[in-house]
Amino acid sequence: MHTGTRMVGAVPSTRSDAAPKTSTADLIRSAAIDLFFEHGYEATSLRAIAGEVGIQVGSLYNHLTSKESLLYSIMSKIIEDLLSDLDSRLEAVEGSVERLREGIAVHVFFHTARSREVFIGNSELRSLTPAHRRKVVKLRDQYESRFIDIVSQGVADGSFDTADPKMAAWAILAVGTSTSTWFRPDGRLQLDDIATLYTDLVLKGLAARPV
Amino acid sequence: MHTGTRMVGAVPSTRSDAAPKTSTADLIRSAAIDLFFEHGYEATSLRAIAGEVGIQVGSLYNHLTSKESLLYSIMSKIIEDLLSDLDSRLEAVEGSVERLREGIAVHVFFHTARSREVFIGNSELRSLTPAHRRKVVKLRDQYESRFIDIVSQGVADGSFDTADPKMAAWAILAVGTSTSTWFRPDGRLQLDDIATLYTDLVLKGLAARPV
Amino acid sequence: MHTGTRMVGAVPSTRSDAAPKTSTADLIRSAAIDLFFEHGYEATSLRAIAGEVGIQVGSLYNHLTSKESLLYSIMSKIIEDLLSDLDSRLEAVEGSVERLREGIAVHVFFHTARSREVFIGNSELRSLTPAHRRKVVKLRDQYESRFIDIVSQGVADGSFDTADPKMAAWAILAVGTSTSTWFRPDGRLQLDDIATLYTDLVLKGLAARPV
Amino acid sequence: MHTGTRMVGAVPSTRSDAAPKTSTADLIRSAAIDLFFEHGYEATSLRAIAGEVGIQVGSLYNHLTSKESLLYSIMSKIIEDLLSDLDSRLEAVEGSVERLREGIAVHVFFHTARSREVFIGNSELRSLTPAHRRKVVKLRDQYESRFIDIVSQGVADGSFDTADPKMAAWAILAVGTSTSTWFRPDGRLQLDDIATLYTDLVLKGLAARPV
DNA sequence: CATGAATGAGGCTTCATTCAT
DNA sequence: GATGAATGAAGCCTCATTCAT
Repeated sequence: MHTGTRMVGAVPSTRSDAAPKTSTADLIRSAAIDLFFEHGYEATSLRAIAGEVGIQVGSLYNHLTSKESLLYSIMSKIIEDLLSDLDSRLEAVEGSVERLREGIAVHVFFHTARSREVFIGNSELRSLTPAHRRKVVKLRDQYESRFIDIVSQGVADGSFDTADPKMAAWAILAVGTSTSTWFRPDGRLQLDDIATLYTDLVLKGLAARPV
Repeated sequence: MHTGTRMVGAVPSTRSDAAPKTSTADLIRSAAIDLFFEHGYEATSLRAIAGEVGIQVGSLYNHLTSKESLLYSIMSKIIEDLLSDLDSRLEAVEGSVERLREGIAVHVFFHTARSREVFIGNSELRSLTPAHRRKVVKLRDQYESRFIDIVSQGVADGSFDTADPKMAAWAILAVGTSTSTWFRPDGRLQLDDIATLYTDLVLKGLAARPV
Repeated sequence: MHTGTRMVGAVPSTRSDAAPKTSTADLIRSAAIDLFFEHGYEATSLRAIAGEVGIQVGSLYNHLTSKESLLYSIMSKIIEDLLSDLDSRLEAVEGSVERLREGIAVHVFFHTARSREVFIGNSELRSLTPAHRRKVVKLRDQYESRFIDIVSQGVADGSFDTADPKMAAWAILAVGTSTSTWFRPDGRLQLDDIATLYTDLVLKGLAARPV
Repeated sequence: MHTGTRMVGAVPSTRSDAAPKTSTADLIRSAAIDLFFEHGYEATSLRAIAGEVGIQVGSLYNHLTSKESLLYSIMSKIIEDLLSDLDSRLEAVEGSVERLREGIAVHVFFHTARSREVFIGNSELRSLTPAHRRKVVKLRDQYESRFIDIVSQGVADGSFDTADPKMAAWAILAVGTSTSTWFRPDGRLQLDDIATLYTDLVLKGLAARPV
């Protein structure tokens, strides 16, 4: 069914590229993702990023405007990818149950395949410029609303049973999001296992009648 | 049923204390919690904390040994409170279903009543000294293991049905933990509503047979 | 008649103080005046100022808010002193000719006695914050208007003869101001000589009838 | 009488050229004059100049060897023009009074017609290389000496009456120089008015007998 | 206990300059 | 001639921490 990482579009696999030449800008971005993920945005110095890339600190400014703009570009990219991926995958699916199943699959896969970026996206909102924060929050709200809509629709058509679709959607998302916290590619669990397990858990939890 | 905040022991209600005299140390702690929550540990300066308390930066060192020690004290306290609260509440409860219901209630209530501290506890692990981090992680693992045990036990006695008790427990905790992200005391939902809704969702999701 | 430097109130004689203990703040101010005068505000680094004082760069910030605030404090102080000195000296003087003579004397003495600060005051307006610049310009305009008023009054009462009092006032001020550019305390000319020479030149230039 | 800007040789009217094609070098020079005038040499970055011209920073180095050389070229050019203009205008004039009148006219006209360059010439000496500074100072001294000579000659031949010709000359120059500070082409005063007014003021001030 | 001043390290950012393309 | 990227130094400022008073 779902084919793992392949689904998440052009996943810049962030380090293990055997690709011929990687642009400095990409190297910076990649290093930033790694370091922001590991130490947090505030605790990551441009010195560290430059060091990782192998250039001088000042040289970074040939590729970015400010430290914050680097963060923003990472955060907005991941949420945009997330949203567009979700939409393209939901396009062909009908039926509340199937749509929710598909949505959870996308959500979980994304949160494992690109866990570092997603983790940054979830924790560094505070460090954004007000204007940038507003944009990212808007995208995130759109993403959430997709799930709220699915659950609401399911309640309306009798597929689901829950008192509060919005909170139910948040719970669903939280389960998947938490994945980015503990998932390690080399762990015992595979992407498919995780998605399946969470999907079953959620669908059963919402089910109007025994599934 | 359970009456919310009352259960969470001595909740230092962090600002609206009618208490007679608050020690400087408590004021510092309280200010730190507010600021760490709002801007993050790294982005919070001792200057800001001192300013909030109304003293000079140097004076802080009459009450603490380092910025990190202040963070550690906040983080270890909250997880200790969480753990001891959970244990004291589970003492008298029997039956997997009832124990999980109780556990979720404690978890959710804690994550709303003391959401700021809990949020810090979940996001600032990276900023701790290795030694301190180890201690906090150990406590957190103990807390998690309580839930894993309950689920495992439930699977063993036929109450629950899930392929991976550990991941199921994580999912349960994630749902409650996410509360600390969006819960605002003045929102439309009450503590009881949230706990009930999440408990139902989870129990149904784990149920061995239709509930 | 005029008693040289003594008139300019508490002239912080900027370097050769035999005074017992000079506060760090005063040392900073003094060093800044010397360096701003010699190299200009933009070309003077805080490093240089700190070095002159004998402290670390960061320590400067125990005594000032920003580099610009240091400039502003110097600039506003000198223009305020200039203005208050002028006013207190003009208080007792009557008659356009005598008032102008007195004004020029104050102007010239100030521009020699405190030539470094005055020079800064005349050249670094651009480096001020808009708000600060506005304040300084306002004071400077007040100072200029004193001279314009005297000349205008003199024209009205028949003491002076000039087509444009405002431009004449500017010319008078320019003559005195230029002093701060070339005057060196060890030069061949004394304060009194300079003031006398310029006063005569100006009064004769403006005279309605032969003086 | 004299018709203003026409006299000051090839005044590169600095922006409103209807000229067909302006070389990049000229554009750079022109932008530098504008920016040095407005913000000062130290506060002007090559980046800003390049931006004004519409090229990249690196490209500047196809037209100049260093930032300082650009400043030097501007400063030496203006003082050379000033000096040669003065000399060519004085060539045909005889009589101390007439020579001084002519000198002041040239001085004032130059300081209004090319006020920006002249202002730079008067304020940025400090930013020059020692060698360059020496050259410019030498030219400036030559220029000043023209006026000192005229005044001295006038004192000798009984046309003027002043105790110190050097200081008198400085005063004369200061009056004209100050023009570059406040003159704006759209102001109420025309070039001729200014020159006439200042000339009268000065000549009367120096006059041996009532004029 | 609180203060104010000092430290030294390090933060982000800008700069003039160089050079391969 | 122009570009874009790199350098290395330096800019202002903030920080956690210490300590004499």
